[in-house]
Amino acid sequence: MQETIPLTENEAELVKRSFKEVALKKKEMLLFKGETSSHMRFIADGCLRSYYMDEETKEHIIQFGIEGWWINDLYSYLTQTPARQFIQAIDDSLLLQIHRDTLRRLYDEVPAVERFFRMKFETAYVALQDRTINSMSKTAEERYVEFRSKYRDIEQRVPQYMVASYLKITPEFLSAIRKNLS
Amino acid sequence: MQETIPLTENEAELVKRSFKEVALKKKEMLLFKGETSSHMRFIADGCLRSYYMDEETKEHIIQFGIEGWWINDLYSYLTQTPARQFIQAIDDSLLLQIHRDTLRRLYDEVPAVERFFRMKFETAYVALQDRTINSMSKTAEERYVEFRSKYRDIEQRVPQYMVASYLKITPEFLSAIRKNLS
DNA sequence: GGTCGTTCTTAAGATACCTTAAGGCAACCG
DNA sequence: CGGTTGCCTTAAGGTATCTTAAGAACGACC
Repeated sequence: MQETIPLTENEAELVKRSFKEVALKKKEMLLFKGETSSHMRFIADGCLRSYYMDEETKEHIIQFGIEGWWINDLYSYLTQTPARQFIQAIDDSLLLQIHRDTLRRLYDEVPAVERFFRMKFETAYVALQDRTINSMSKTAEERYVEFRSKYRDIEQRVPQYMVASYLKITPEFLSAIRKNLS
Repeated sequence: MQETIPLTENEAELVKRSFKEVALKKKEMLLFKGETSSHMRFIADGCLRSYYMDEETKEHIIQFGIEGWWINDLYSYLTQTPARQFIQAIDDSLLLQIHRDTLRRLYDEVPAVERFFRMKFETAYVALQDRTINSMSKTAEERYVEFRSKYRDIEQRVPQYMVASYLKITPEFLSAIRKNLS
């Protein structure tokens, strides 16, 4: 965080004490649909995914997250309504999380933190828009090629059917694309 | 803005003076691809659209905006790189815009403004995610029905081929869907 | 009041992607 | 060690949506 915004030593200490560690085993759930998300969560180590179910049957992956990313059901967190997403660890993972109320207090005590999160949301918005535009105007093959070049590290850590889900195609079709490419 | 965050009279005055009015005629362009966006823009009156071109030929509408909404190529604004989107008035419109540098100064002078924009981006993110999830997991017909119930006012103000573009389908197919529905 | 651009519709043929079903292979588990 | 489970592939047939091309409707302008 100090890389983005300047903090005094005091402030840095205050920020640090506001976050709590959470460890997760592979396949462990961090958030279930229906629960209300009360924490902003930073991934210190590991790999997770957030997804939702349509008609209670098929999974659609919204986001992967690895070290250095944030992951959450922001809709639930911001509106304090039951989550529509699930969040699950793909590998053993370590998170740093801060409670909503704590963060609110921190906004008042350390304005730089509010700036930090404003900027976080700005870039998150832009990244999401980028992904939206991309996935809507490109073919599945183009999306896969782009995913692969952008997130090679993730591709190697998650099963292929999850990549397919992230790209909004079936595993079968991704398999066909891969065959076609090589 | 005072509806969201409390401002002193002084602050309100300062904020008010920071915004400039811009009037646009129907079909007039507000932002061209390649220009760099330097303003946050609030729609006081009228109707606009932002869109991008793929392979320099087909238009894809990203967003409509009417009174009370904000509209911009945020990617360009935030990264200060050439816009990839166009913004155009659909009807005669009136905007209130604030320059990036002015807004930055305002963030320091009036912290409540920074809070306002943090919250703006939070809700913008959530709304965009909602749209993304929706448009990816629903059929064209479902998307149209939802658009219609959510934005009846917009549907009545823009030509049908723009609605089709927003829904990521061809005008021909939207026509077929409408026939099918009635 | 006619002509002209703009928008919407119709229909035939094409394509991207899905569904279902089956089999293979590697990893784990008793 | 053999069985089970999880993951990936292959292939046949199906569906949603697109492309192209043409014409109809409608308002705008001379």
